Amino acid sequence: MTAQRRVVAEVLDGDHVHLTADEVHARAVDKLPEISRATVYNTLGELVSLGEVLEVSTDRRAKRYDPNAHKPHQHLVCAQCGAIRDVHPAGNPMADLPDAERFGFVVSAVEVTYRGLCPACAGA
Amino acid sequence: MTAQRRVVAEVLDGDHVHLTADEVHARAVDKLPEISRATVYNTLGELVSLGEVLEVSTDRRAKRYDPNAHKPHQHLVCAQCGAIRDVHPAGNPMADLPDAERFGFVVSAVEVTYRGLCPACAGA
DNA sequence: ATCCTACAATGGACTTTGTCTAGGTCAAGT
DNA sequence: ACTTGACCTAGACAAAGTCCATTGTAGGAT
Repeated sequence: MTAQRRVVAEVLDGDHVHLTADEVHARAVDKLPEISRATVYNTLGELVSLGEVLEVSTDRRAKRYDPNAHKPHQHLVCAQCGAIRDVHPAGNPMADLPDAERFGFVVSAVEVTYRGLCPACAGA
Repeated sequence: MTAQRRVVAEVLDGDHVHLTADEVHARAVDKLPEISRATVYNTLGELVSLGEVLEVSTDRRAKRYDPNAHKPHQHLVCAQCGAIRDVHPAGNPMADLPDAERFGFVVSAVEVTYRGLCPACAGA
């Protein structure tokens, strides 16, 4: 545990936090000015490998990092501004995929992304 | 309808086709050597706008284009080799998101991605 | 206390994917 | 034949992420 890693972990803390790597870097720099982009990427990669943080790719833009890895949830994304909310749908989509539709794959996860417009973008 | 657009449409034909823009370009070049990358991108963009082709972003790598736009389906993705299969799960994930979990969003679409290992990668 | 070694961090170059722009070509209409 | 406009082309550009050689650092060995 180095100062750099601690800072990255601190930045990624809280609910409904979905920062891009660059945003994480910008905030980390505020706390530790000499931290480099590569270190932020490395540390985020390690956190993802450890299962402490989830990677979320909702569009072609930058990956986002979600510290809320321990409570299963899905995402609701604004098609216009990119805002993300964590949501907790009912049902179990995993159970909806019959064996006949698995084509021999070992299925280990399912991701559900709801797309639409957030209140601000829908109103405008 | 120009020669270039016809070639792109021809390349994107068939079931379980999920090519990247570059792959589309490579195959288009086989049929029409002078076709440019920009034209492929433009044409794919138009096909997506017309609703003839779906854009699929399963990872941080290139977008893939799915000509099977008229039958609703979801995707099963190999975490290792990136292979994609179309699947047709039961249930309606849209109905699983209660109003209380919509946070005022106007939700218009839902995407489900099953992740796992394909038979080849799981066996190895 | 000093040196060694392993690991981590740094900065910058590089790659990949996609977009943009300036110019060229071609067909249709006048 | 000239103009117009849509389409295409090549290449420059941009964003996001990765890689690599070098530098720094912390802990153990001497």
